[in-house]
Amino acid sequence: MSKSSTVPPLGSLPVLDLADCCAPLRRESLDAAAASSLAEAFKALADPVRLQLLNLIATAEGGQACACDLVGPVGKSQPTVSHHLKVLREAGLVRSEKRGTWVWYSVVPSRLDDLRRVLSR
Amino acid sequence: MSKSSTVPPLGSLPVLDLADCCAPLRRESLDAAAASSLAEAFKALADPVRLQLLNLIATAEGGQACACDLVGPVGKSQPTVSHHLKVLREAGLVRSEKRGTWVWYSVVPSRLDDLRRVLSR
DNA sequence: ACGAGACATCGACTGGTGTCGATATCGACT
DNA sequence: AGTCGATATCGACACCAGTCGATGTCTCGT
Repeated sequence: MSKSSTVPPLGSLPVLDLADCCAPLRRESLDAAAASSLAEAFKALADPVRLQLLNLIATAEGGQACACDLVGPVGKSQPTVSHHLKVLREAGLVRSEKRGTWVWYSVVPSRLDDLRRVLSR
Repeated sequence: MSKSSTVPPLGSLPVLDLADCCAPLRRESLDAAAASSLAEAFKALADPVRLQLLNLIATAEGGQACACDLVGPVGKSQPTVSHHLKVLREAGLVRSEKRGTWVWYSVVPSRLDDLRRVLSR
């Protein structure tokens, strides 16, 4: 089937690196550069619409959701939803996969795990 | 001793409630109200200066830091630092305790744990 | 090839937020 | 009382971010 063959290399994005800033906030010291990188990651979570989108994608059937099914539930316009999905994608929190006319989104669990680790002691 | 008697009821702040929105993002569904509440919490973490302040306080001797020792390291003006500390305090992430001329800040571990739990599956 | 639908991008507006200097408040010490 | 030092608040400014209508791009049917 053509479904799996139409997968573009959208999974390999130039995402901001958490490798140098994901040390636990309550143990390691944090310089300005690392703080900026971390803040960028948290900014992606600091919006109610993006949290709803992330939640909808994470709890969707099969762990992935079509963009067309995300516009209605959040009560925002299609361009606005598209914008927020872009922010989530550039933050490395979700992945997108184009299948014909539709684009399917799925969460990147390791990314959320990284942020979660920062909050631990 | 007067140290413990000078502790004002700063621990009981009208902080936004996480009780109704701290369900794991990847399991429970998230309505608009809960998403807004959660987003407010993450907004407090979405700034490099606040992350540095939080880190300085968390890793300070005895788990608490004097405000006077926080202005220098972050490279911002005193009003700016005071503003960010207020944001952290109103988000319930830190507690403040006035001792004479100085104000001492300490983290609220349970608060960070709540946010961490949201990121888990 | 053409039209329709899904999604992204653009341009513009607007509300929010980080920043700082000036100023106010509060406590300690003389 | 008066001064000094620490912190909070205020006012103003600049910049960023969320929002939407209009438009562009791409793909699938017909």
